[in-house]
Amino acid sequence: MNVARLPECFFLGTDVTEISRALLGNLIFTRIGRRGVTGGMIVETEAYGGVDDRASHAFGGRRTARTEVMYRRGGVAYVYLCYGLHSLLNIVTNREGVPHAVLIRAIEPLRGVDIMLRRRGRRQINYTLSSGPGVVGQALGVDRRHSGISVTGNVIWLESGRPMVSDDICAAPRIGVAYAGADAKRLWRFGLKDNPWVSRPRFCG
DNA sequence: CAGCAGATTGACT
DNA sequence: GTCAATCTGCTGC
Repeated sequence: MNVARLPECFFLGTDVTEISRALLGNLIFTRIGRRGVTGGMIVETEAYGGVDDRASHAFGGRRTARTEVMYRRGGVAYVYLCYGLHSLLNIVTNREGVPHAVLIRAIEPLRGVDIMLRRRGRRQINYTLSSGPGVVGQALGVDRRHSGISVTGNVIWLESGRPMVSDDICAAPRIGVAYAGADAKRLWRFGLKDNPWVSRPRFCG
């Protein structure tokens, strides 16, 4: 078998920015509903640093029904509703009790493209299919019901893709976190250089 | 309990 | 560039 699934230990590291970068170039898949497998290569992520990060839902140790799954052991999905309508998919990292997470912001579609087009209500394949955290959630078919499920199972899973090196990766401030003060300036948004599937605004011009 | 802002997107001016 | 869609959680009366 050629396919190497990313094991749970991949998500147990203590440096969420390192995992956020390491996820680039790897593949994420879902099998949701009876529609078949959908997914693609992760091309853009953001790291959220938990209790010390003003941009995180878990800043200061906040716990709510929504954010509770972020405190679980790494390797589960954290899916939440943004602006009342978009399901944003994150992968929880670190050990139990440390609410780190990586937001999946964009993928390059590779598998089940017809299914993803249907979920998105589109006919043409272009970056609007899966570029941006809200549309990634919609294209992959995830919603709040998937929050807390494993990302090493048969509903959501990851497989190893093309290995990336530092020169392949761009870092920039995270999107939509201006309220987070000094934490808004952290370069915790990561993307593959020159990849047409990263979300707008683009990296490096 | 009302008001408001938010890890966004797409339609429209 | 502006704005509405509308769930979650925080602030303040």
